[in-house]
Amino acid sequence: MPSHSTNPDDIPDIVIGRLPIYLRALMRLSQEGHEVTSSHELGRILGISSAQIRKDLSHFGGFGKQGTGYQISYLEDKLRQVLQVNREWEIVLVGAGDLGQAVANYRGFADRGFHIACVFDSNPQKIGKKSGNFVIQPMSELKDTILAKGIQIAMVAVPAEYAQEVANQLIDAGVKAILNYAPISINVPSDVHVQYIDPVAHLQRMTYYLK
Amino acid sequence: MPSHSTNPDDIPDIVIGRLPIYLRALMRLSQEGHEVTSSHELGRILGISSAQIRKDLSHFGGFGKQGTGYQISYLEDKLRQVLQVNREWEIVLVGAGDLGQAVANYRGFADRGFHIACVFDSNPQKIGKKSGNFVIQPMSELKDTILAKGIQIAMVAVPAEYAQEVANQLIDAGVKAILNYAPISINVPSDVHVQYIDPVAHLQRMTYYLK
DNA sequence: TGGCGTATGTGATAATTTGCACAAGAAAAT
DNA sequence: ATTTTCTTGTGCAAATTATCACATACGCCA
Repeated sequence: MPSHSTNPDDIPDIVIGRLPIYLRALMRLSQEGHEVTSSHELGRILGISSAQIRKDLSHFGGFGKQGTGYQISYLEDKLRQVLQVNREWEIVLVGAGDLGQAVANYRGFADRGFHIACVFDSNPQKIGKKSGNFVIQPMSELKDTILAKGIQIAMVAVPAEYAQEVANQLIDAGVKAILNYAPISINVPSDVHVQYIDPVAHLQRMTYYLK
Repeated sequence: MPSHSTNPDDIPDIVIGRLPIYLRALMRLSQEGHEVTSSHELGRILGISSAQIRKDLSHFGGFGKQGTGYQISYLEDKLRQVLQVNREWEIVLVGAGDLGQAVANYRGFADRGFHIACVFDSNPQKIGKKSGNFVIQPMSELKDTILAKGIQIAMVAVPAEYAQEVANQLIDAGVKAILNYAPISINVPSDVHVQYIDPVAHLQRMTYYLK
C-alpha cells in the first residue's frame, strides 16, 4: 500500500483531542492576567502529566523556552493555528426542537469562533418561524444552502431515529464534520468526522464507580 | 470455568467508557425489533472492531453464546447491572441561566433513568422562581438538600469562573460525580469523578482535519 | 449422528500511548 | 564568570490498549 504519501499527518488523534483542552486552559490563564506558564502548571491545572503536555506540543514545534516555559499568548496563537480555529467557522444546525433551540441559543459557540449560519427542520409548522435569530428553513433547501455557503460543519439535534438520514443528507451536501447531539452512533465515510454529545453516556460512565 | 472478574479496579476506565455506547446501540436494536446480535454487527454499527467488543464484554463475564451471538435483552440487562443504571439516580443541577434551563428541560435524562431532583442558583432574582418543574433554590441550601436526599451526582451549568467554587461546595456536600458543562477543567479529589460537556472542544478537534 | 457454518472468549502479539530521566538552554543571582 | 535554579524537548522504557487467530461451542439440517 504505497499511499502513505497522502498521509502527512502521523499525529495521533488522541493528541489532537487534547489540544482544545490546552487551549481552554491557556485562555483561562491569560484572562486571569498570566503571561507565562509551564508544562508543570498546565499539568497541575488539567490533571495531566507535564511530560505528556510537552510531548504533545512538541509534535508541532518548539513553542516553549527552556528555563522559562511558554509565553501564553504565543502558545495560544500557535494552537489556534494548528487547530485552524484562528478564523470563523460557519455551522449548519439541523433540528429546531427543544434541543435544537437550546443549541441555537448557546452563547459558547459564537464566543469561540463558531457561527451558526442557518437552521433546518423537517416540521412544516416550524418552517419560516424564528428560532432565536434564525429563520427555520425546510430540509429541501439543505443541500443548496450548504453548497452556496460552502459550509463544512454541521450539528445534528434531531430525534435519534432521524439522525442517520439527516447525516446522509449532510454528507451528500459536502459536510465533513458532524457534531451529533442525538444519542445514537451514525455511520459516515472515512473522510467525514463525527463527534458525539451524549450527557447521559457520561453520567452512565460515572455511575459505574459510585457505591 | 470462565474467568470472571469481580474486582472493578482492574477494569480499564476506557472500557467502562465504551459500555454506555454499547448500551445505546443495544437499545436501538431492540427498539427496531431485533432480538439477537453479534459482536460483528455491533462493531459495524459502532465503527469498532468486533474483537474489542468481545474483549470488553468478557471483562464482566460471558454474556454471549457461541454460534449465535448475544441475546439483546439479556446483554442490555447485564450492562445496566454493570453500570448500575438499572435503577433511578437523582441529580442536583447548579446553574439556572440559559444553559442550566436547557439542561433542566432536556428530556433525555429522565428517559434514561436520571432524575433532576433540585436546581440551585446564586442569583437572588432567580431564587423561588420556577425553572420548568423546579423551584430554584439558593446556594445556601445546597449542602443540606444534598445530604438530606443522599444525592451523589451533580451537573454544573454555571459560568466558567464559578465552576471550581461550585464544585468545591458540591464535593463538600458529598457529591461523588460531576458532569461539568462549564468550559473549564476543575480539580477534584481522587474519589470524585468528573466528566465534561464542551461542544466547542469537539468542534475544535474536528476543524484540525478540515481542509 | 455427523458435518457445516457461525460466533464467542481468550491467550498471544502488535500497536499505541504514557512516563521517565536527563542533556542542554535560559535567566537570575552572586 | 560562575553557579544555581528552572524548564524544555526527547530518546528510551514501561504501561496500556487494540488486534489477531484459533480452540471451542452452539444450532441447524440432512
